[in-house]
Amino acid sequence: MTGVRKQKAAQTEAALKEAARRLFVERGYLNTKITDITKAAGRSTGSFYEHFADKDELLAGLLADMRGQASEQIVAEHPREHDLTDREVLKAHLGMAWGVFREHLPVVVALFQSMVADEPGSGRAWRDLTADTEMLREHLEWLEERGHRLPGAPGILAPAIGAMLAMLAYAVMTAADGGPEMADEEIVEALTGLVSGGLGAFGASRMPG
Amino acid sequence: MTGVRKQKAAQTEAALKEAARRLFVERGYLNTKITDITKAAGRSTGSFYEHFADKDELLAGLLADMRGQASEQIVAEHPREHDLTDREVLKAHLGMAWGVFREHLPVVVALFQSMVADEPGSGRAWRDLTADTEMLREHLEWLEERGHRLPGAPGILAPAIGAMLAMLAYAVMTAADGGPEMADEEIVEALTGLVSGGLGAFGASRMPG
DNA sequence: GTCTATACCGGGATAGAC
DNA sequence: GTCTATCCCGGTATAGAC
Repeated sequence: MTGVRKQKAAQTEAALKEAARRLFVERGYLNTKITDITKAAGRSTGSFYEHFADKDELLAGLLADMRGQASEQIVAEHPREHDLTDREVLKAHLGMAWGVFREHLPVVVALFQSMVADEPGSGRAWRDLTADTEMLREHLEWLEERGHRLPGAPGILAPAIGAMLAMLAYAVMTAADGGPEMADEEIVEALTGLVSGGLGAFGASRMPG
Repeated sequence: MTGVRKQKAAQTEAALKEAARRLFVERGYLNTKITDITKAAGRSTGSFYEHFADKDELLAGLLADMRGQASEQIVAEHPREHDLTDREVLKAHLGMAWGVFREHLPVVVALFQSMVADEPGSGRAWRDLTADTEMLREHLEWLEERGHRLPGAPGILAPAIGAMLAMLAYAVMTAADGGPEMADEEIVEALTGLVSGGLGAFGASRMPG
């Protein structure tokens, strides 16, 4: 039976992925060479190409793993009601996003680097950002339809909030030391306050004149 | 006199910088090779090294140019009062930052890519982010000392706002087309509303229970 | 200072034995 | 499927003529 072979192959693939995850956090996606990965995994260079066409495909694999893992828990926990003007609901959302970043840091780092390294002319940053915050945008639109007054168009607020979350998480989680001496909980709390105030309190006219 | 030589050299250096600026926006800093720059500038490869040790040094030069230009106008326009709870003051600040990003896009793109491409383990992202938002942090601390209640520590709010601004600007300004069909003014207005509400309205307890 | 030519090397990718 | 050995190219950086 070929089961043994398959198993061994699966082991190698897993080893490569595992090594990649580790290296992506330490050195980053861009600076990690394929040979670094194979070396760290204790395999040969040639073996890599039996499993992945290139580094991008490996990343895609990691991403798929993450989605498979994360989507379950998210769907399970995801509240049906989405009144983001409710401070606690908002905080739950932000906290969940932050937690996913934290848990899948290798993939997050890799994706972030890969996105930014792309040709600016490709417009990929904007595309990714809007795609990843689509759900948030819809929630905001829903609020608007219900008569809630937002400080701006959902089409810009959602990407803005997503940008803040992603960039800040990247910075905080890769801060070797000397980062914010602050627990994740505190950070999420602060962000919640910032966003919550902006989204919710807009009716209270602070307009001059 | 050697003035003629010097002048020619200065011309070459300027040409290289100018070409670099153009290419950085189109292809990005990382994807632009030294040979691309010299080619675009109509100079030879070897000539490059007469002016810069490497690509990093060229970027440092561009950055210096930008600072020299920007600091004047900023200092000139910078209001002495910094009550960021005043919506218009806040908007002026955000608008100014956005304008600098827009005007010096090549340098901004290059710095951003360079920052993100660094080894995550270096912690550079957090270091840069805190350094670039130091002034904002001080303003927030000043507010706090005066008894104003913020939604979180200035040490995290300032980087958070900076992260939002930087990442969003990068995404928006490199969005080939299909970006937000929105003028800069509208974007700044929306961001102002978002941040202003968060910073200012916190007293109004929206706490549950 | 600027050019042409080239040395040099890192690293992606493949060939072919096992 | 995995290995070793190698090809090969892009791109940095330098040498030396002008």
